Amino acid sequence: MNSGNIKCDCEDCKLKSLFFSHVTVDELIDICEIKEERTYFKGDIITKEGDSINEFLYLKEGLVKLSKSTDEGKDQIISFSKPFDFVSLLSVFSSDTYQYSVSAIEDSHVCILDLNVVKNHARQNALFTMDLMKRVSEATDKIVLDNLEIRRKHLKGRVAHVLLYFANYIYMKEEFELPISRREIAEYIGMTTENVIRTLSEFRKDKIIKIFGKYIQIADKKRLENISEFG
Amino acid sequence: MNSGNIKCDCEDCKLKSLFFSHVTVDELIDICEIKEERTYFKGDIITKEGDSINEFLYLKEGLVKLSKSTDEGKDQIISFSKPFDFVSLLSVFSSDTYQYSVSAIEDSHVCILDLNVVKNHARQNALFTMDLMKRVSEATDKIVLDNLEIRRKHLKGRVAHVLLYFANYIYMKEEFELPISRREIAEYIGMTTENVIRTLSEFRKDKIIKIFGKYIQIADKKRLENISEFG
DNA sequence: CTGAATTCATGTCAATTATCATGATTGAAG
DNA sequence: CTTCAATCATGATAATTGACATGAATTCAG
Repeated sequence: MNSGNIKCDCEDCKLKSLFFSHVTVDELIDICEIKEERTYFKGDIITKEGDSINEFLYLKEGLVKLSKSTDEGKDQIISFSKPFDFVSLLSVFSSDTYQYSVSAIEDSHVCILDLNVVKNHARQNALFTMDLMKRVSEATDKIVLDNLEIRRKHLKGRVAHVLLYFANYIYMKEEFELPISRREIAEYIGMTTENVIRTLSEFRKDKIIKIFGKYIQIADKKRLENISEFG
Repeated sequence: MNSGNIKCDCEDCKLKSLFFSHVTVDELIDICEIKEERTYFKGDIITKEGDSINEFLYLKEGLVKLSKSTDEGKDQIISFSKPFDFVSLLSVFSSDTYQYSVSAIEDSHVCILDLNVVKNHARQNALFTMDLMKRVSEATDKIVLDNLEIRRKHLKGRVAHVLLYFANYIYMKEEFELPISRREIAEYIGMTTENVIRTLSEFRKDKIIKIFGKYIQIADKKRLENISEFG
């Protein structure tokens, strides 16, 4: 095997700097040789809660949701993640099995590394491990803070919060195609589907947003922000 | 300075195995030489959100709450922690400032290390860093899972959940002195103080618990568990 | 010890949200 | 293209929770 021949496009990966800034070229080649890239389509399950963890994965492109099923079969959505703020699962280093499910809510490209190989490098390269910890820490901080924010709002404020979340944080646009159903919004903010639909309709009647199916256009952002903060 | 003379009782610390299982004796001495131990009394603030982080701390004894203030000055309680599941703050490695406040809800002993010294060791000792990451990961997993559980319950179920939490997880007893006020229970489960009080009264009237001020005695655990799960 | 402040407690009423019912629309599978 | 299922939508009603009021009990500083 001639190292000059190794095809390893990780070197060009946009995420390289984040995850591998403290990894040597040799290590990078070692890790990348065994990497696998998979494409998941909207709706596909990427990892399932309860399954055993033996891969380390990160999102190269797309959008995913983290969720958990209750005993009665209902889902609770924990958070949404896009590339750069999704670092495998929070529990890769603390549990043998996935605590949550991850599914694609937009077509997504996922890069998959063997967990043992990553762990071996983590054991030998403290700076890499610290990078990893920092990323995991940031991701969980975000989840906890977002949850607190949602928790202190009422129905309307929560729905406004979700719309602004997608507008400001995911799409950086005032108009976008909602990647999730009304039911999923409900599962995320902890309200019923009917009330989410009703609230969106109200916003439409009040000319705060325009709705064409899943396509949303924010018409009066100031008011939406106001509702998110005080409503 | 004679190393034989260094008084370092970290060697006997119950938490040593958790945080320093992969630390050499020399490193341990280095870290412990600059350690400081502080006692906080019930109600004392240990760290305050917004303050800059320059210490690494862990709880040797006692009970603390993590909380965050809203703009209107109301508090939201994120979680409670006892020794072994409180590893400094979740954000020590991801942020310069504390995202949450930590305060003692029982008299507590806290061990304080210089963050830079700990970080230095983390940079050089990958196994230590992995231990740390595992601990942080476990702590945040617990917070997220607990929050999901509370979120899917109604008032009564939430109050029952809190009572069972203290009985099963904190005190391992069916009777205990509640370390927090009714208002704090409300801040934790996201309901109003009045409704927490009312619910406790109801439980008392239904002979599920006995109440003497802050002293709680669980009289019918089966029913309380039932309410926690389905109510 | 004492007055002030906070916590605990309970009742009433209003606001918020869930549940149920029903139908239109959309999307996927054969 | 058609059929079935899921999603979206709206209304009516019930259940849940919050807000306000008021007073007792407890805690705490001086």
